[in-house]
Amino acid sequence: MTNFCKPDVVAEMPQKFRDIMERKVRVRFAPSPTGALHIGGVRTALYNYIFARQHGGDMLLRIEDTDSTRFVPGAEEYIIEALRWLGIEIDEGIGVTPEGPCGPYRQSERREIYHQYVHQLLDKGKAYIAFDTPEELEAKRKEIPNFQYDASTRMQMHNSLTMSQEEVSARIAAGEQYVVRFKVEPNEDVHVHDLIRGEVVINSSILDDKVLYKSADDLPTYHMANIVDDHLMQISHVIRGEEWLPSAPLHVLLYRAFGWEDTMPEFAHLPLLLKPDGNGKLSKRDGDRLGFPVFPLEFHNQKDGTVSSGYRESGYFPEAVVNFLALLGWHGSGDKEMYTMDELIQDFSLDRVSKAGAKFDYEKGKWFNHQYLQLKSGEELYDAFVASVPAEYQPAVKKMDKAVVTHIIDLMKERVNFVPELWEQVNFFFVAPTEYDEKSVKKRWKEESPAQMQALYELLEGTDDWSAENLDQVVMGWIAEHEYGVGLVMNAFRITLVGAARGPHIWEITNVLGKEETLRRLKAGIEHIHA
RNA sequence: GGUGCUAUCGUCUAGGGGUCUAGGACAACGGCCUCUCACGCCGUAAACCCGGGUUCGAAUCCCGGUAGCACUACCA
Repeated sequence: MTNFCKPDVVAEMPQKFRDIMERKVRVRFAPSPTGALHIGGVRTALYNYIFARQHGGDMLLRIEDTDSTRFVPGAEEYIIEALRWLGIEIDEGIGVTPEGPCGPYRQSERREIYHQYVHQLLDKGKAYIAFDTPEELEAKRKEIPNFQYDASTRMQMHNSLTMSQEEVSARIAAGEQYVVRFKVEPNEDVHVHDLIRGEVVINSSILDDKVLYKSADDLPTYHMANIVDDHLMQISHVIRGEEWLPSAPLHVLLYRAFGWEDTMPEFAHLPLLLKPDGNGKLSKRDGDRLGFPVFPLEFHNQKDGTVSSGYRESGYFPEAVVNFLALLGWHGSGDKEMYTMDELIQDFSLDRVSKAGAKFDYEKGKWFNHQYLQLKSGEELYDAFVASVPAEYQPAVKKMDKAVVTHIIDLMKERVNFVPELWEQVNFFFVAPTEYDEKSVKKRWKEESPAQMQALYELLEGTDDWSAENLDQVVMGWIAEHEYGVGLVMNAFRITLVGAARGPHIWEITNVLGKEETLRRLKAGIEHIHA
């Protein structure tokens, strides 16, 4: 088997093998375990996955935990579970056993690897060691407006460029903390080819000498780790959020400094997910404020004690979330909106990804869930429905014949967006009304209603054929005979059975309730409803 | 402030010089259906940021402006 993780070996191979290998699509999703996975991150993962599948490539999961101070326990497990729930399969890396040939896939476990490359850059003179403390940097920023650590200022700072080698060695030997900075050569136009945006050019002078490595925790920063890992893991396409676009030129410079420009991955920067109202990036606060989840799964943050709601717990189907997210920033060539994962893999294309940010349209998300709900049978929905019923009513639901319950679900699912909304619509099938909706009563329960309902009671009591057809014939005949108003009678009847003027066709209700219960509710209604 | 990205109905978007009196979907509104509430169906309203070019012709190409967003950390 080919070892993708030994680029030097790859370089030695005959060209024809290299061509074959270079065609292998390998993408990665590389989240940071700093909390629940944001919905925008989920979309990034989804696009990566779809792209990988479409090209018969590999989808890797790498954990970017190079900031030891921001680590949140449980975040990694959360990410794995969320991706699994959504049907985003990982081929290599974290969450896969065995993880794969390019491991470890957790950056905090790759220290030795980074050491090697940090030294390589230092030896080549592409990076240097800096001792400036955070306080000193802070002071400099105050002193000089728009201070930037770069070619114009680095010679005024405490670093290996301004000190003798002896002093540098002495400071390190004394245990002084330092960072390694990338030495950006000024005044050079850096071109980044982006699959979504085309050519982006920026001048290297606006880039600062980015910190690549910090001795304090013996870890590289994102920029360094990202380039080294993508290279070693033979990543062919980097598909990530637009917030990375400004640092993409820096990444190109890093590939160049390492001498890896020939095998540099292709870049595709995805538009951001924006707040539904106002402006700005979608945040957890927006979800809390507007009442919708911003995370796939519920998350209990052990670090700050917060609980974040999730799509799964809110009653969303994973296929609805996938479909919804896929269309936020991407559109097929026609008017088609319902896409299964397989269809997305079939039709997806990076050049149909929008360039502009997309405001998060939560209402559309609900609609998608509604569509997927209609596609499922009462049978399929049964377990989820029972689980969504409040504990005190579960016995009543479980007592009922499953076939009847699934029939009720089939009957009522079309009027809700989520399974958890179902109970509110169907509870009267299981529990007799104890109170009667005031508005319905006011509108539909008239002076003559008690007498009519009493007569209806007697009529039904004497009817044995309880089929919908027969009841309809008998009751409608009786109404016609007495010249009652159909609406008046039927609505009053409905109120006694449901407790309000709502619900499915009345014979569907009597059918489920049966004669005995129907009569019981009718009688209770006559006694308790007062206009 | 600097740099970059972006710009079509309220929202997601189709559109890539003439087929655009700009299409679809969500939401809104109206109607139909009907014993009710929904669902569904039908319909209405609703947009090319502004200004210059290029061209016989621009939503589409170019330039400028404006606006929004992102980045500008020893965070990713």
